[in-house]
Amino acid sequence: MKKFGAEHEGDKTMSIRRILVVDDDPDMRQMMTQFLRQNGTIALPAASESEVRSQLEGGRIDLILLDVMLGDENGLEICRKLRQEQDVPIIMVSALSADHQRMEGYSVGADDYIAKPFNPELLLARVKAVLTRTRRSASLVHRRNTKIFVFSGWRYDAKADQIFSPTGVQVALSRRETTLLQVLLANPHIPLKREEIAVALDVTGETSQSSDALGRAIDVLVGRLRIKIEVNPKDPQFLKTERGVGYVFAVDVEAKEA
Amino acid sequence: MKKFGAEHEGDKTMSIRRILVVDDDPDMRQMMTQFLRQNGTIALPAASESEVRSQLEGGRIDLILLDVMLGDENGLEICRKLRQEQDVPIIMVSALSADHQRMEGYSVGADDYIAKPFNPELLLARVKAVLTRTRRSASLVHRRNTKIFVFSGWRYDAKADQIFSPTGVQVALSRRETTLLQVLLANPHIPLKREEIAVALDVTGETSQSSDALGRAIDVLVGRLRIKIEVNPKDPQFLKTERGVGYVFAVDVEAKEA
DNA sequence: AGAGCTAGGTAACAACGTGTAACGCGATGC
DNA sequence: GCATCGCGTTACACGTTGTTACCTAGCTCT
Repeated sequence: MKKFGAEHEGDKTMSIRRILVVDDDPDMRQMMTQFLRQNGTIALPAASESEVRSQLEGGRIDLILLDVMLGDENGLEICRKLRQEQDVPIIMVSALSADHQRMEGYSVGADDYIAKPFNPELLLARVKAVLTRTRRSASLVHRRNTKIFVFSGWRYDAKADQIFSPTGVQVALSRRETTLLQVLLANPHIPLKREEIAVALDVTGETSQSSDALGRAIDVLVGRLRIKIEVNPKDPQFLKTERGVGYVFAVDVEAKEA
Repeated sequence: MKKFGAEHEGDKTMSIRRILVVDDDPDMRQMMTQFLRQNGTIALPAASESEVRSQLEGGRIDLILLDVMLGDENGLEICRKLRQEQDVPIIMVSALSADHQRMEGYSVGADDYIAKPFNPELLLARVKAVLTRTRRSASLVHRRNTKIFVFSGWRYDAKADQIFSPTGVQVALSRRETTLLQVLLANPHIPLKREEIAVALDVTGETSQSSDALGRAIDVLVGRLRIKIEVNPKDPQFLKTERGVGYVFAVDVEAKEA
């Protein structure tokens, strides 16, 4: 009788967003992703159209920050193509004010655009505005086309919600474990803070309201998942610890269709 | 270690599909709704545009099966209007092949159409196809619409997932109980068979594969929900038993916006 | 290098949630 | 009226999940 609802997909889950930062300048990417992550979102870097596409295949993306200048690729064109194929929210980023006119005239279909260099707060405001406006899939749980994830011999069928080991043995995961795995699979190589994971799983660490908050629930959960999917839980190969940060899924994940 | 996934709310809730069957012929409605329910969906009957609208107001609708001939109303026209207002997937049903041409020529915006009389399996295939194709817009509709259900003094906030008794006391429901309540609230006055409920909740009654199948899980669950929401569980006012059939939520449910 | 501190691993525990089995009762049918 | 069936209900067994406590690995500072 402790569970008082309000923990499926309240406004909390809303706040965890997966943003694809597309820029060919490494420094710029770094700066933007870091800033976005500090503000409670999951930011994924991409440098080219092909990277964008593989990210879109691989996991849920809530918003794309797309630079107009992408080396020899054309951001505007990419934007238009993406928009025709699926309706991911897109914010264009450009250094030239001339681009703005082109964007408005051209029907590239961006949700917003912002001039570089920009005030970080402004960026955040725009991002929030677009995300709020286009509040689509809120739950971090894939709602994408992706049906099957493959990593290092393992196979996770998101649709049937079944996971098989490299030897073909089905492994039983609890609900929490499954959700955790989904979060990890959606963010390979990206260190996730405990808090991020907690938000995604909608765990609030019970009495956690003030300072330190957030008990060891995540740690325990990670441990339990490790026991099930790691050959040697003591020396994890996939679900690695990022000391002082959180956890990373340190393996390439291939996302297939059904 | 018995639970082999494939039963998590995330995807399961997704799989509860609410289909609005619009036809002015009672027999036809009956036949279609019954068939759809037997196949794991929640089918709601409607005979006129006004009924369609009240259903759309009242709850999440994933798909509309709309007959072209609706007495003195024009199904095509209704389809076009609905499409302009919101993007609910619509499958048109017509008895006249001439209608097909009109549909194609006319931009009514239906997702598909099917000729009457039709093979039930074909109907199901079309329904599934459209639902799969428009998965995202379905969830969008869900979010946009109904947020709060009110019945007989009770108040259920679907978004926050909280339920309050007439005296304003919050009642804690377990996940299953919550899902059951959602199913019931979405189908007021409609007797639901155990099997339907089981499908919606994704309970398969464990070893239930052969003959009788489906244990008493639903009964027990109903009992537990009654204890929490009925004043006198022995003499239920909302969650009534339909002997030999299943259960009904025998109270008017008002669906409000947030 | 060693003391001390901190973060993370993990075992044990407790509180639930939830399906199953069993018993009993009231309704239905002959 | 008796047998049967459907349903309500309780007791129980098990899995899940958060919490606590204790321990160890790693880092820091001197």
